[in-house]
Amino acid sequence: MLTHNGPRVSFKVQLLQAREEAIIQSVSHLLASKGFEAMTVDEVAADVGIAKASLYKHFPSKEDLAAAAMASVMHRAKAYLDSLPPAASPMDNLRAVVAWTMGLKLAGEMPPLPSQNSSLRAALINNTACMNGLSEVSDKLSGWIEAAQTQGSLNPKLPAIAVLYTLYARACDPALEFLKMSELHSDEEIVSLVMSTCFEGLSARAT
Amino acid sequence: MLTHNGPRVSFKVQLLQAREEAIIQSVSHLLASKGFEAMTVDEVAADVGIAKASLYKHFPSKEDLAAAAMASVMHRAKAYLDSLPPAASPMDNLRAVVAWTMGLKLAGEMPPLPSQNSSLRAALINNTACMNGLSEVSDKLSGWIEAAQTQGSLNPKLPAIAVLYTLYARACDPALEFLKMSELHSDEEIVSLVMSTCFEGLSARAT
DNA sequence: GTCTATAGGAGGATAGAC
DNA sequence: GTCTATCCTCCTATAGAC
Repeated sequence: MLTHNGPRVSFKVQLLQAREEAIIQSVSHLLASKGFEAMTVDEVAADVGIAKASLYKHFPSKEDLAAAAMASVMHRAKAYLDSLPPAASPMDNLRAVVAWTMGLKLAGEMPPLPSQNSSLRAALINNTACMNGLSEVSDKLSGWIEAAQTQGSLNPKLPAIAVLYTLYARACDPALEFLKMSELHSDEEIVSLVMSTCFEGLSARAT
Repeated sequence: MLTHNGPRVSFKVQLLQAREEAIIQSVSHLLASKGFEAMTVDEVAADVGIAKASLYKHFPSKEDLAAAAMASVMHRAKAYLDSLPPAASPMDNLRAVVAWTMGLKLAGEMPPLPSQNSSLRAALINNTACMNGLSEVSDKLSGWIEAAQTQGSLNPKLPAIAVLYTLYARACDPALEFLKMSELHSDEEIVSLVMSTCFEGLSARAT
């Protein structure tokens, strides 16, 4: 596993970084489609096009492979948050990031969270890149949540932490998979539907 | 695996049925806490207190074990639906069943759905008890959904199938686990919070 | 760092006695 | 039907040559 050491990067190192990116991409897709336990290192190696032993030169274990994929998602999420216009309202930003994560999941690029206690959980918690990314994303989201609540666009009766967890949960909402499997709606329609149930709720609203 | 053949049941058969109930209960808890892939047949046998080979006399495979647990949940769900007062409004019934499934999940008795394509999916689909239970539950829920929409308590703009899937998704909502892990709220408060976000949504409502 | 080949072990399923 | 003991496949991880 390589780390970035300053601006000067040799051509050789760039090749290695590109390879690791390819590995992480394969891991992300396989994780999203099969889950951590069902994904095998042989599959990853075959998908990347290298030998399994070569994989273990880059990442010391299967758990580290998954952790790298999660860290990559966190990095992309942080970049997306930072790309949102500062002038936009907190509520618009929250809606934007939820829609973005749903699109990622529908595209098969969102690794599932380790809901159960497993060896993966420990690996994720011990991965500093993963945890730092999570902290940064959570901090930014929490700021928007509280701002949206004080300005009255987000239900102020809900604890901010509950709102944060609800937003995270939408990134791995099974409803997305159900609707995609039914093949009744396009990805855009699915995102729109789940956005509506998430923010407006199921109950009818007074017009 | 035993089937019920008429009203006359010998004492011996009752013992076997009780044992199978114990097996299913162990499987349900282990499934809920670890997931299908991470659960091992050795663990199930140890939890029930019998040898692994004995398990295979009751259920021919690990997939069948999980399918029996799912069928059991479906059966319990159907019984709960039938226990609801017929005079209650469709919307009240929908709220009640969602709260009931959340309580089940928080109690660690709700096996997770096989979101990814796996050997488990095929086993569940081939299990008639599981699929019949799912159909019955879905039919009853769909009826309430359409009734609630025509009477204006449920958002009529949402496709009924999307509402149905959303309700099912709440039974395995990761937000429940997140909130439980945070240990900031009691189980009742968690159910209340997620019920609110599910039906009322995150956005503030006009009072 | 990449490969082939293999060690090591976990776990699903079965044999055969009782 | 229950047990002990075992088979056998699959999978993570590593050894060692290039």
